[in-house]
Amino acid sequence: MSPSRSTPRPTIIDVARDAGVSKTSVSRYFGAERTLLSESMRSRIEASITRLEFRPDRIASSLRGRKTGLIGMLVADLRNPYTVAMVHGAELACRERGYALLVFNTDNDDALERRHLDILQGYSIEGLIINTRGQNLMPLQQSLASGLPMVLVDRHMPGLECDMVGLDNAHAVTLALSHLSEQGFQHVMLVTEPVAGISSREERVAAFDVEAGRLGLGHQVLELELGDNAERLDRAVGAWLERGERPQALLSANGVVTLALCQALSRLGAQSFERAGLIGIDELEWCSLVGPGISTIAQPVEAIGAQAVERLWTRIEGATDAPCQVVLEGELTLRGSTMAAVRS
Amino acid sequence: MSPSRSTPRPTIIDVARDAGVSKTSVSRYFGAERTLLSESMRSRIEASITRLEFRPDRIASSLRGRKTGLIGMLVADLRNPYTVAMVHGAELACRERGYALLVFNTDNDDALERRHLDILQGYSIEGLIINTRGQNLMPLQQSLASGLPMVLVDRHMPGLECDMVGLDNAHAVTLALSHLSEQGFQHVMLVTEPVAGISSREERVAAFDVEAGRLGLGHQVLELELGDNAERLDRAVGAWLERGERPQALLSANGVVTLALCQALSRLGAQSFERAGLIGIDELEWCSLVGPGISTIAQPVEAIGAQAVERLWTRIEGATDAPCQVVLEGELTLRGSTMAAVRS
DNA sequence: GTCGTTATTGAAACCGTTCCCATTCGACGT
DNA sequence: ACGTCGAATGGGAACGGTTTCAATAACGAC
Repeated sequence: MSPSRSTPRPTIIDVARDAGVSKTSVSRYFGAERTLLSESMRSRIEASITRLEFRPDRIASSLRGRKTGLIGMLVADLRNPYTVAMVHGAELACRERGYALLVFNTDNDDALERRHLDILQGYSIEGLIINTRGQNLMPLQQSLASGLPMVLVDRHMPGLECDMVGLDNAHAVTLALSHLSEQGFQHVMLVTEPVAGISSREERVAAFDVEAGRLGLGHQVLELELGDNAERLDRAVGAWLERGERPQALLSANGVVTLALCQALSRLGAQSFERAGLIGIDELEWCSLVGPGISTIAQPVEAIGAQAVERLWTRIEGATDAPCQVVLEGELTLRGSTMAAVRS
Repeated sequence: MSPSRSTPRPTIIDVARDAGVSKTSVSRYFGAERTLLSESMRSRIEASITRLEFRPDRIASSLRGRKTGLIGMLVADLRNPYTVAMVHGAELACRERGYALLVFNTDNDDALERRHLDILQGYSIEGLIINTRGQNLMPLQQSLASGLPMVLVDRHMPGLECDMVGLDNAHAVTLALSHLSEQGFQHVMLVTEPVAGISSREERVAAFDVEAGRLGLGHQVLELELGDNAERLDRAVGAWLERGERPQALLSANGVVTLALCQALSRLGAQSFERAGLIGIDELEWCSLVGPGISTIAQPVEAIGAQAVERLWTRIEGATDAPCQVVLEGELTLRGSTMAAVRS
């Protein structure tokens, strides 16, 4: 019935027998105690290992003492390019440190998040990277309390005191607004998904209000659920365009919004890109292709993922200092969508 | 030194003691033998489990007998949207079947692929999904021979006789070409990354030649490495445009090429999209935004990922029939870039 | 020649769970 | 009353490693 693997792969005991030594010595061949082994013993073991093609079973070895080498990652939306880039950065860093990434996608489903969390615990992960909405505070708090190293990405959650890695939101917004101001735009609108207590969105909105005020720009915030109700976005953006407070520009709070905005502008007519400037947080591969080219503030996404693993690693190694925040700066890329505002 | 988890999480023995039963019975509480337990026993165990917040250790349970519940996935390029969507589909299917996905990104590095393969073996994965260039045939053959269920995605590798899931390439190309023909295009060029023995690319090129011939279209193939030498692409596409064999259209062999082509056309001048039609295999979120909107043949990417897991699952369950090929059909989305070829 | 020390090595316990097998007990057939 | 059987339960080996601790060998020092 079962596929019956031809040769049940060799164990440490097979190697020991083949080399004529004890399994303890073979075990020592890997790991730190290796230095204890004599030269002759080491070479005999090595020979047997290559002859039998032995690979230690990480699962078995994790049972007693040694660690699993697994790091869990909980993301809300794998299809978001931001998420993907972060996962990629994290994976790279894991590779560097000898860990493997166990990625779970919650698809923004809170119940699923809880379930995934359970599963991850079941695999005895050594650390956890979290990038979700954070509606499941309690189980996370428990994990944290039980000593599981954790790091938040992009946003922090009140009540969950652990390391956090993310963008310097105030700096990013300031970068965008001062660029717009320099280019002569006088009225700006920030478009964001519902803030809903998500810290990174809060920070962007707050910085927007402060900085736009400081620069003397007319400003307002459009907060909108980006489900499949494209109509409402069209109406809102259309109305704002009609107000005719030129020169005007849109600031998109993240990549998902930028996509939605471009679609809306495109639906509102080909000349929409000439009626308003546009700059978005998050760099996307197609930004240079749409309209006059969309200016962006690129998040250092890969670095964020990598830093998350790095934070985790220091915790795993035993660091117990107070939770720290790693804040990385975005980078401005200029394109046609924010060029000098002749759009009068 | 170490973070010293406050309470070392409860084991099956703790539960047994708490409930006043044997650990065997607790073990039975999970798993198939559960039906053996009497009603009273079951409820007592359940009470203890919830009281102690016990979660079975999957790692330990995999050691003796039961499976790890891990499925490995080797992808060449995580940043490719095609890959991401596939991973997402696979992850969904895994969730359905109670598996967890261990994703490794090789970044098109063959040495890395070998290393990752080793690591995956170390975790005793129950199945392996492969989407890489396939330069590492030997280790893969060994894994397959040792009984590890495997499934290839997007392409097959000669010499590796296992299940495969992918696009119906001939159908996709036919769909694109007959659409172009209907719209009045008479000269077509297929742009592809180097074929290099990759089966899906071979099939697309072959189908292109056959079908374009059958439809009586002037046709040629441009095979180009898409590194950072954008110049060469610009020159090649530019030269083709200059030939002036109108009405003409480009067929992009996949999403990465589509992006490169759009960038090239954009560099060649804003009116390029009016001088040639364009249709690409792979649907991308920005296709409706660029130029007149790019027509595409969407691959059923999520379904491909899901089917891959499904194939694996039947193998894990013991199916031993001959390797099978699952071929899924693409879907045409019409946009401005291929609308009636007045481009004379 | 005896003793202490250090450098190697191995035996056995252990990690948390599953599985094989033995045991108990009541019901049932004769 | 006795043997048989099935259902329910528990005891202990096993899984493939790591780790603790004891044992042995080699080597100077006294």
